[in-house]
Amino acid sequence: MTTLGYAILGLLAQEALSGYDLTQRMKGRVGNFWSAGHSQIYPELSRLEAGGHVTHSVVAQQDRPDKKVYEITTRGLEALKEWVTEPPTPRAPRDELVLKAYCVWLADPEKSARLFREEELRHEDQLARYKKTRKWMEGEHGEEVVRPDSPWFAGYAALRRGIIYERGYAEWCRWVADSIEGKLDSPTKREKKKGKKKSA
Amino acid sequence: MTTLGYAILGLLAQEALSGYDLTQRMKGRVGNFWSAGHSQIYPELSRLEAGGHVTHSVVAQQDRPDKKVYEITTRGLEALKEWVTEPPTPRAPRDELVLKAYCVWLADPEKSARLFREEELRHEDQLARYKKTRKWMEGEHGEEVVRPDSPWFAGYAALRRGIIYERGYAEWCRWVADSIEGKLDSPTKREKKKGKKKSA
DNA sequence: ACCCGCATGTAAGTCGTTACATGATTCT
DNA sequence: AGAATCATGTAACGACTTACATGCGGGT
Repeated sequence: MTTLGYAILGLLAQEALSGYDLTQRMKGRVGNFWSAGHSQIYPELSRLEAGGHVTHSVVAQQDRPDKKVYEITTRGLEALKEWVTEPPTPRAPRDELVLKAYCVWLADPEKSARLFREEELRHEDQLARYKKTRKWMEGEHGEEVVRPDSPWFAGYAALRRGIIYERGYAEWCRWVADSIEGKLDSPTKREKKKGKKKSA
Repeated sequence: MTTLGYAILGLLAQEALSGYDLTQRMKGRVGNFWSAGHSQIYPELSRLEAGGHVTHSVVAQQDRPDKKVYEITTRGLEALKEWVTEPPTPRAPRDELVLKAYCVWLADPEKSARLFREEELRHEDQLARYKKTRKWMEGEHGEEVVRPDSPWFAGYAALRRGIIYERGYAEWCRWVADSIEGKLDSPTKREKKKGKKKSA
């Protein structure tokens, strides 16, 4: 089984969905840490069905095309439960911007400062969106959000990862941009002053 | 040109290296945000040479097999400089552990708490290693580290991203594990108490 | 008439991992 | 003699992206 397969099972464990629905989910909430296009999802659903992890039933609609609604099977649920607590194989995260940072000494300071400034904004925007969702979750589902056996807790936990990630990313971009623009104290200077610090 | 191509050019911009050397670099410092095996590197070097971005010369060694040492060309350096300040195409980060967190409501609390506890340690270990490197860099290359046109600054910047990333990751793992073990206040409780807070 | 959203698929191509394959030299 | 490090490649496979392909129904 592939990770994508478990991602799909994880969604179907909460509710029955069509391939199209799954594609939408992969662009939204879940897509923030695992995304996939429909061209990957449809074949994967076939494989999952062949393995007995899901079943589908055709649902007719009057004002829209028919759809295949997929449900998770007992076997699928068992496989998913086992997978959840197994340690993931550690994979080095790939980040193109960090790679660019690694080469930034070659570049024009103005252009590179602008780049990191823009990225800072992008991640602060995403952070703001996440925070809004968190507020909403805490308001609408305050009780479920703290119960580890609730799907709301799980979604809340994933959301918190997003918040921490984006906060850290924005902070780093800001530091890089500030450094290029010469707005920060050097570590050696800091040691001598021991005053209030601007950087993390 | 692929991102891997630029990663290689980025390394060659600092010093001439063989395919083998590049492979070692991709496991070490650079490998923390962009990794590749030798089976990817050798063909990519051929492509870079075909495109006129690098050249190689065979260097004979007495106590070891001969090697091909690659140098970046003017053309390669220009391409690299252009690439550095171009905004990267935003790609959703893929994280299997977050996906597992999203399904954690199905799992046995003891097992899942253990999983997140272990991951917390892994990331704290990595964080400690990064911090040690940072200390060393600040001590040995304190002057270069603050100059945006120095390769040391670039390496230092990449390192700082690693530190922020691992710190955030460990913090999140700790929060998830604590939550599963019921060690934390809920957001609703927090609102009523307004006392000292345990969570971020 | 045309575009958009719903709905489902296939095909081609790229990127990356794992495995296969070879050969020199040094250390134990 | 065998293992480890240095050194360079190819082949097979799997995962992911982008493009191709089709069809209905509703809105402008």
